[in-house]
Amino acid sequence: MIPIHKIKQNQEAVIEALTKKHFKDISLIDTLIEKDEARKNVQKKLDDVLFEVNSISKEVGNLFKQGKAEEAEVLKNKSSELKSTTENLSQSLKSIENEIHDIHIQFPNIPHESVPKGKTAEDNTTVRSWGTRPILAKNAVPHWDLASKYDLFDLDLGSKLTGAGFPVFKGKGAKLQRALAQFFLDENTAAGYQEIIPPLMVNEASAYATGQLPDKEGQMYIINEERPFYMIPTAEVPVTNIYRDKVLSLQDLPVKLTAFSQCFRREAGSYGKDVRGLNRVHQFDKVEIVQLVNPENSYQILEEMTAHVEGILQKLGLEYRVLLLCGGDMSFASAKTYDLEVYSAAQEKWLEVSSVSNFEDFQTNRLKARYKDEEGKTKLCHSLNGSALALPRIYAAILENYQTEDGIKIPDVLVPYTGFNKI
RNA sequence: GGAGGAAUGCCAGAGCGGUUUAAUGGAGCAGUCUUGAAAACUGUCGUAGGUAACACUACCGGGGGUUCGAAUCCCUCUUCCUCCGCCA
Repeated sequence: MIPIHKIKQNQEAVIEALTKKHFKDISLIDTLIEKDEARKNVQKKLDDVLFEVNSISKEVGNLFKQGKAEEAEVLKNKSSELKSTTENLSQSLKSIENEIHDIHIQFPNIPHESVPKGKTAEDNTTVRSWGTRPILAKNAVPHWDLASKYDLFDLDLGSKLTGAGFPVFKGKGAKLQRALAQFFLDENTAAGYQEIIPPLMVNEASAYATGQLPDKEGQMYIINEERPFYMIPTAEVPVTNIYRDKVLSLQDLPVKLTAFSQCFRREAGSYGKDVRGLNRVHQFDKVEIVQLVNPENSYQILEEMTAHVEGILQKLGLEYRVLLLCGGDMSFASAKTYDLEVYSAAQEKWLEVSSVSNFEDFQTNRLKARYKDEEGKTKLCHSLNGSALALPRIYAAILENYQTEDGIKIPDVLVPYTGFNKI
């Protein structure tokens, strides 16, 4: 959520920024500000009445001590009469706070000034690209065919065990998957990220704090016992929530965390050739990087994180491009996002393998992840995250781009992890 | 799964119905002293709402209740600890 004081202070700028994100109902900003004024009013009235109640109570205590029971009784009655007033006021306070919250939560984050205007993926700008396209043999095939040919993973088998979109990895195919995860984690920890193994299910509070709830519950699998648990759609959820309700000191920043986890996404409504093979599945592996930082340098860190992910892609020798997402294509919570796409040579298309975002204080405002600045004032951290990296599409790209007439070559950096250099 | 105990500020820890606007240590921060450090001493030291600044209000694991008044009493949920059972 955008902190309310920010909205109030820069109304016009906020309106302009939200327009860039194609937010439909700008008038909600006025409503929000009006309601907030009303909230203050009610709050003030309530506080005044409570002050009176407190004063009377103190006085009653004194009178009893002095043995003046009669006078005390009079005051007691007076205080009792105030009760309905406080009840009414706190009720209207509560309802107005709820209204404010319902409006507030609809605002997407304000895009950074460097974010281009635009509506769809067409309007994203390519910032840079790297690498060369492999020249494949005439009979080169997409990864799902390679998977059957070399028995690397099996989606039909997954359907039997669970349902569509739950791949079963086998043999060298499984080993390659594990090798990738291991390689990514090693790269990340070498860059100073602390490794976390998080729970794969989270509670409501966590899902809310990182923004999956209340709007995106359709994305998640929900385990419903007495209380709901949510299967994580990304390790970002548990990992970022580590710092929910925390106040850090300046020297704790930046906090750099990395986590490998399975991710579960319902992806309701997706179909067609975009979802073939590993392009889009319900359970997949991902290594995530998360940072909580001093707001002063969050944009510098966004660049660093992007460069870090690029470094990994370079080591794997995969051709990629970096896209700066336009206002219309970026996520609700992001202020600036780079997408990294690798070229999948047999499918002849770009596959998104990482998305690195600066959320500024949008997410930490919900999390209440804060730090003390030089003057000892408590302020919101900025949060960033990115995939480093999502496995399925990297896996697909490696199979496709490294296929040869007589097998699939394993990129050199992975050989220490796989123990073989060819499938 | 059963039986008990507990949850208080950054940490430790008192308070168990009315000068508690949460005692007292420790840590942290600022200062005095010192060549510097340590020790000692002095001050400061939660979060949020609110105000021009004060005032004021809320918060003692979460939610609800009793009362003029709740950290304190009651109900409920959660978490942790000890013991028993089961178990990779």
